[in-house]
Amino acid sequence: MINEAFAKVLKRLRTKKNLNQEAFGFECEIHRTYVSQLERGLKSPSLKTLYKISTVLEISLEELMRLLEKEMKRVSPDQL
Amino acid sequence: MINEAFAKVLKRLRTKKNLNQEAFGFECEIHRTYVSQLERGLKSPSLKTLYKISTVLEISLEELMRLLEKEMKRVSPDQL
DNA sequence: TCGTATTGAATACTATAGGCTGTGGACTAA
DNA sequence: TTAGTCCACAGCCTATAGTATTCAATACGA
Repeated sequence: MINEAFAKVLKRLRTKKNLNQEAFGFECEIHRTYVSQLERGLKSPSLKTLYKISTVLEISLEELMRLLEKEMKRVSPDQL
Repeated sequence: MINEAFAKVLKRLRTKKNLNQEAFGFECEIHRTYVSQLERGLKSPSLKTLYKISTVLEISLEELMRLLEKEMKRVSPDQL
């Protein structure tokens, strides 16, 4: 579902920034173990957290959601 | 902050759909009083909830975030 | 082989998302 | 007035987001 797709997008964007989970968490002001949980699709971040993440990734929320929805379609390209 | 901006966008889009809070909440499978809290900027919805909401509004998450960020700029047009 | 960096994973905890019930106010119509 | 609709708001509850700590596994370089 949506958490799994977000997990993949987050991991891809984070590594592209050359930040490990701990450094990324520090920048976002979220705990490193929580970053790990997000990247394993275990948690569903709040809007506030999404905003912090998008800021550190230097990308808009709009763009982040675009990538997320693209990832979701890749997994289950239903309902056309 | 971001919750207040989301509140305004949500209320605008919901009323445009001619749904009251109770009917909208029913469609989204979220409680009517929680819709009220969202529209007053008191809570920060999770990604799962945002997804449900965008589905009922018949708009993509990307578009929803676009409107949200537009609303945020309207309130505080800083950092250009 | 040893040390260190990175992450997965489990557990327990705290903060907040989200649900449920009810009250009351503002508004409209009959 | 009275009834109906819509919503703000409060209180309390449960579910889950997010924190903190710890240990294990892996990879890599000295």
